[in-house]
Amino acid sequence: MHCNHYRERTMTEQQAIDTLKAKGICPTRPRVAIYKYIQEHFTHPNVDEVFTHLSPEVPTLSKTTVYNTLRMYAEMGLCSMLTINERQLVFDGNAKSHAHFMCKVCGRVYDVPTADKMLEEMHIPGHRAEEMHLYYRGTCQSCLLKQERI
Amino acid sequence: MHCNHYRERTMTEQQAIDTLKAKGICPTRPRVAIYKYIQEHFTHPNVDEVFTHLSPEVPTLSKTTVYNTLRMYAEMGLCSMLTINERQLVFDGNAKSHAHFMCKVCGRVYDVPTADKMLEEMHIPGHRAEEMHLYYRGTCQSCLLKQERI
DNA sequence: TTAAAAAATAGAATCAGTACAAATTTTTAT
DNA sequence: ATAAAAATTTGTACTGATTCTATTTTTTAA
Repeated sequence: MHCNHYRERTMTEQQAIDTLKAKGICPTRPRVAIYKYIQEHFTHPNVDEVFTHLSPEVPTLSKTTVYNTLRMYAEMGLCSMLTINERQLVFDGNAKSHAHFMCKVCGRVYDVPTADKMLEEMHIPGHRAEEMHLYYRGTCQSCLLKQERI
Repeated sequence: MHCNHYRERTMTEQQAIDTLKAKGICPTRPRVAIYKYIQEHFTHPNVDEVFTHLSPEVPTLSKTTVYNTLRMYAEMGLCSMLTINERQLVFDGNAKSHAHFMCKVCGRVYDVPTADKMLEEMHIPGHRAEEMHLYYRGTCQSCLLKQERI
């Protein structure tokens, strides 16, 4: 599985607990595991991926908890919830607004560095915007290369 | 139902037929009706809305046809398919890339005028981007006013 | 330690979207 | 025109992501 390596990082159990506490979230076992997972894996996982990877470690985990927890994190600014994939929600441990690219061939979602300032400066006359998402779709470098080889 | 009035316009049957023909699409009854509908209604309808509104006029219409036709139009650049609403796809007769705002309270989707140039200039190093979507979510002017009154 | 509150769980229900085969319509060739 | 072929449409069945609900478990506070 491809990752955006430059953004990978490890996070200790304690760091996860501290962050949750700082936000007033009770750091239960499922919550800590889920938070740690999305901070360590920048593959833009969907609920199923998070659930499957954490099941061995948290055997009683349920998919509903993953849904509820990730949605809560997104609402509280601990992660972002993307609708770039028309079939399912995917999540990004980086809550800061940045652009994403989805490959229509392989389905992978990539982070795209953007000039945040440029985006933040846009505003919507009349309405109160609370979040912003910039999505690109197309064919990723890896799939482009595969096509050339054929 | 609120509309983006400034963008409303009527389209004759013949205009719809001509546009479809120009794209090499056989202008069947359902296709013409669907195309005409999305060109005349800038409410960012979902499949169900299109189906419901056209059913009286095209009694044999099926929802599958609406799905297939709108997806085809989106792929051929005759409309755009938005994933701004996490629950369902919505469509915009305006295929030109522009920003959208969704109100989390009432669910309405608004067009947002943007400097297209600014958006077009962004590019993704390595990948080949084919489409771009800029989404905002928050509370719309109309819902903000309602909240103030309470 | 016990009652109340909060969180998590399991499984059922929902619902948007798709697959598919049959039926219909349209086109083509004679 | 007419029959055959191709394209389109339709309805049903299905899939799979997400949500709902009732129950159980865990945590908290007295």
